[in-house]
Amino acid sequence: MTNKAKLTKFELLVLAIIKKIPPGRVATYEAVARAISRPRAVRAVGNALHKNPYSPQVPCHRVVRNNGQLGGFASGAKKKIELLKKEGVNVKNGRVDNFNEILYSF
DNA sequence: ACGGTGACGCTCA
DNA sequence: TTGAGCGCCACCG
Repeated sequence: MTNKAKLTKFELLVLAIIKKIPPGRVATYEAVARAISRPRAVRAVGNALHKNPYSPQVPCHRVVRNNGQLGGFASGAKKKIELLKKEGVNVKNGRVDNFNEILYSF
């Protein structure tokens, strides 16, 4: 990734973790936070993704809420749903279907 | 340095 | 079950 963006270690860490999420699977903000040893920084994780300069490189659309809801998306929640469906992740009413089954653990 | 903000999570009513 | 409030951490102006 030829990036010039000066992201903090926290952001880089978050992005790196999310990049590990395989297609057809989803992870929660909480899981990512725990992966970086900051289980309470779930909000900070979301903040990092919100500003995330990489789009297709980092599958941020595969990161959903702990509740199974999509949460939000800078490019539009609708787009996020479409992307997930293309990968095999079906979404019903802004909620991930079979969330517990496709949930990915780091 | 300080205060406000946000792609969250949990508890309470 | 749904809605509102509080707490948590990191980033930005």
